[in-house]
Amino acid sequence: MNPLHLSNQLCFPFYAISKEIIKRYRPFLAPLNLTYPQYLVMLVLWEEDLVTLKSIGGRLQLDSGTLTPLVKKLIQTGYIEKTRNTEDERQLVIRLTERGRNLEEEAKEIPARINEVLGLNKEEYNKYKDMLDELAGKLEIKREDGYC
Amino acid sequence: MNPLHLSNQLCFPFYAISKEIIKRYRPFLAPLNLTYPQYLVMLVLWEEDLVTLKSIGGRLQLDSGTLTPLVKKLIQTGYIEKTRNTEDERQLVIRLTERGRNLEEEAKEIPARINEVLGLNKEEYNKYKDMLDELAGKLEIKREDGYC
DNA sequence: TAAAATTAAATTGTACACAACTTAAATATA
DNA sequence: TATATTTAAGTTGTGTACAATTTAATTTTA
Repeated sequence: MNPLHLSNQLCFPFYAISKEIIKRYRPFLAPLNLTYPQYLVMLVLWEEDLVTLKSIGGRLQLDSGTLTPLVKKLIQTGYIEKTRNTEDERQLVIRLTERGRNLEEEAKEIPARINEVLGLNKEEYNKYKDMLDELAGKLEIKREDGYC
Repeated sequence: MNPLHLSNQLCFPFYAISKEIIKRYRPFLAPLNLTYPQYLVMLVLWEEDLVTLKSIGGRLQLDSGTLTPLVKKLIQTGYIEKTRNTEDERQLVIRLTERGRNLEEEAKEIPARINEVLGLNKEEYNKYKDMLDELAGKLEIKREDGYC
């Protein structure tokens, strides 16, 4: 067994599957003018409006170098607004616009569509999901609110 | 159960875990002047020297838009060379340089080091690996030579 | 409380990813 | 065999990722 053989790598399938799934999101996200990372930010905001950039970064594992331009794009698209926390002017507070809030209704069907495209039944979905959550736990992926 | 909740997404853990593992490769790859995608190209070449760009792309799921600049970088670093296939001038043939071949010896220890950093025992490693290969199969991730 | 340390965003620079398109070579077909 | 089609790389443009640094606000501490 050659450890340097591509087929013996653990990371490569993560890398390949991640890219593949993101590609399959595109047909559903493009009509909403969203990329996959932008969609993730919107998921966070639909769960909890009025969050700091830092908090979004904590949940999605993205730093300000990635989020600053991404947030700028979402503001241009018209889905979010930014203000500063008056208590602590260092903090950027992100909130949904009316359009951003309304978008949730349109996005509601995406998870079901993606499951169709992936062709996994509920059992398979749960099996993979549980294993991923377990591994994320083992890797101690830092998260703010128990998300992984 | 809210399907739009971040914790109910199947793709997000793939995306997060993939990024996390790649980050953990960095301390081992940086001394070799390699990024993770560059390392993947070297893995392909250590398995089989003299391969076309197309073939590398098939195995790694990367297109010419990604590989052309990446190959340029590896040439600058001195690990590979490119020539054209005289039978078919469209095809770029990539080969290792002496330095690129010698690098394999240095890289041999990386998989073991990564396993240490990930903190997974052989059982866990195999469990995750099998499941990933299974899912890659279900998603019909196109590969050229049975790699996934 | 003034200086030092910490923190949150923003900025800079490098390196992917990939869609869409272009170019040139090879193959297929009318 | 000339034209059409296909194919492999390369190019262009947009959008992440992230390390490293900078800036400004807040907190700690001497």
